[in-house]
Amino acid sequence: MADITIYDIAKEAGVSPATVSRVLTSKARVSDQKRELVEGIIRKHDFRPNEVARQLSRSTRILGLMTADIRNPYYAALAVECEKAAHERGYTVLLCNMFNDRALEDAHLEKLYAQRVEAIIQAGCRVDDLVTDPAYAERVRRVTRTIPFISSGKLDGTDSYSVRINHRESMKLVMERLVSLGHRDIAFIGGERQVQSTHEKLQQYIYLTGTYGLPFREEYIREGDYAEDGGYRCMKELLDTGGAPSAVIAINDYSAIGAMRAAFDRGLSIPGDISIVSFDNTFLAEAVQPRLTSVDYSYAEFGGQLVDTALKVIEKKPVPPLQWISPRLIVRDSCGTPKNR
Amino acid sequence: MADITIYDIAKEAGVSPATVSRVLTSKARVSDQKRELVEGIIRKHDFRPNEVARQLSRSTRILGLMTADIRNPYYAALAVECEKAAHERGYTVLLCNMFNDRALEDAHLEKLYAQRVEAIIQAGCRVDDLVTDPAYAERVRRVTRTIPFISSGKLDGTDSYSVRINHRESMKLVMERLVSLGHRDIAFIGGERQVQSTHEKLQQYIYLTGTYGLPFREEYIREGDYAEDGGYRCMKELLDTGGAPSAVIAINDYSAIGAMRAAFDRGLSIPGDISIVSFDNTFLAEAVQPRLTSVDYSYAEFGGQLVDTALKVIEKKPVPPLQWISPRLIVRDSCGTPKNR
DNA sequence: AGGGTTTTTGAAACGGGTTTCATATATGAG
DNA sequence: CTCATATATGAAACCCGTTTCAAAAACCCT
Repeated sequence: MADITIYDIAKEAGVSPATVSRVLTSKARVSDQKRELVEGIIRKHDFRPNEVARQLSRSTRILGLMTADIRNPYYAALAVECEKAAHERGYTVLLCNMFNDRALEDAHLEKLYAQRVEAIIQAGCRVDDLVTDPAYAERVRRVTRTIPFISSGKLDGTDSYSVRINHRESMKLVMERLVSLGHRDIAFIGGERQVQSTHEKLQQYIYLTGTYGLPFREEYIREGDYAEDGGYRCMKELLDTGGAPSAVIAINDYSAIGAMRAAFDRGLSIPGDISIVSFDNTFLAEAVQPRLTSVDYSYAEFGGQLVDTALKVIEKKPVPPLQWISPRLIVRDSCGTPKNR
Repeated sequence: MADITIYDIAKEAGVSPATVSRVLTSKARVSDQKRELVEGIIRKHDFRPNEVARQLSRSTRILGLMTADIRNPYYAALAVECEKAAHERGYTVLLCNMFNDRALEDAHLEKLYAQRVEAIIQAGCRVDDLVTDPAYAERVRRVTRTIPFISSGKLDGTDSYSVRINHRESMKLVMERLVSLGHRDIAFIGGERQVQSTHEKLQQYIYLTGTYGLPFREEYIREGDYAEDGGYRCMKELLDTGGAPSAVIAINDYSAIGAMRAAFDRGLSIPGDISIVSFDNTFLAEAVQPRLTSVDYSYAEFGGQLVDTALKVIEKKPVPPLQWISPRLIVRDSCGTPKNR
């Protein structure tokens, strides 16, 4: 069990290490006789070739996956699907959490490079960092020149590929639904505005507010933090304004939960007094009471697409630089018709 | 940026590759003059030594972490803390999800071995698999003989180390609390009985029921699935029995949420009509309404302990084969005094 | 049987570092 | 100034596979 190498196997089989290697990789032809002989000895010793040594020759078959925080159910779901897709294709995923910390992100990036991962998949990024932070932009450009880089965001001016959620389409699904239920006073609880998902959803929210001829109210646009606290705070603020909305769109399930709590605190019922919709359709949407109507992105498709794209770029197959993931509205119990209609 | 090696650096500096290596590892002494020279050139080219090559010499500085499912907030929290602790000590964590699939677990185990991880940390395991599944037992024994193995469970008869949650103490904290509030009809919603956390908590539940002189009712012990559905189903069952409990202990926050939903469905209020306590204290406990009273295990301490133990075993320092993580009750809003008191 | 192909196989180079060992140089003591 | 000891450095071996290249063996055809 102690470290046994192909040299040991070769010696015992009376063949050269090259032949053992050929049996292991099963690419080149080896006579049936020797193949069986070698395979027998490999089985006998339960020999596993040292993956590190293989990685030093050929390639590493490792993908780096950078997410904001795996404790966030959205990233957990995505990471799992990426991992599954990669595993199916013989790849290992090296997971890195950035925790919204630029220095840590740098450290991880260096580590991934040093580890010679074949591609980096980055999920979650800010819309304007490439503009506001020149050092960051330079680093991203340098990395993307060296390693195939697949992002869930848009990284203009870099050699990267994007597989993006169609946030505009998502918002449209939600607004359509709410308007068709009769809502006209619809608020939006986003996250930081420089985060892409918030940025694009907000733009679309404003645009559609116009399209549907709904009243536009600046106070209906609130900035949360993608978490429960922010959702709670924003909802409180909304309820404190004169003319509280009849429906609230939350940037993700987690902040929707916060918003719900704020509503309950005021003795409001959902969806009786106020409707709530959210995005991401994590398990949280099913876990709370009432169950949340939420926009789903098919994490299996998303993760699969990210990994597929990575592998295509690695194999230098042609890939469109931008692909889209389509949203789907999952209707549950948190939306109803407005109260005073 | 393309692949540059220590040989390139050595040539440019007019020194031998060995000297460059010494500068990089900074263990052996190098004259200040050459050190600065080499460091300058390294910086100039932004050179990172190939980690794979290093791993082939020395050791890999990788820890394998096997969890059931990273989408479970409990494992996510633990994994993050392990990753932080490892990172601080210069180690990388390779995360594997077992998804309750023995074949997949095997595949991961082989991969980790092939990758020459220096230790394997296993979080979450079944109490009697070592007894009921001889093939599994043999495999675990083989692995533990080869690679330092640190488990959050108990693995008798193997060369492994355990850092364990004190489930009995946890249950005691919960029961103490409920009894002191005046509850006498207390039910327990566990998971599968062969899972260690359920097994030990259940034993303690029964024991303390006796100690406190509470009525013992077989129907008060329900088997859920650690998820929302199981909690929901079990709570329904409990409410359907004549003499529903006044308090329910759920094996984790997630199943507590299901139990809460079942109670709400029946028009019951929490904690007014029925009290609920759970274990794990994940973010879910804070996210729901009412907030859950839950037992916390300090994931930072837990993860740190697991990693510390792994590194000590790697360095062949003495380590107690069994260490305990102490629980702490976090009191929130889901428990009150019983209704008909 | 002879010559040309095709297949099988081994020797050796390679991937990119670390580490040992021996040599060269520097330092210190007497 | 010489000898002993400590320090700095390079050559080469090593880690453990993969892959190239060339030789050897097997096969096919006339």
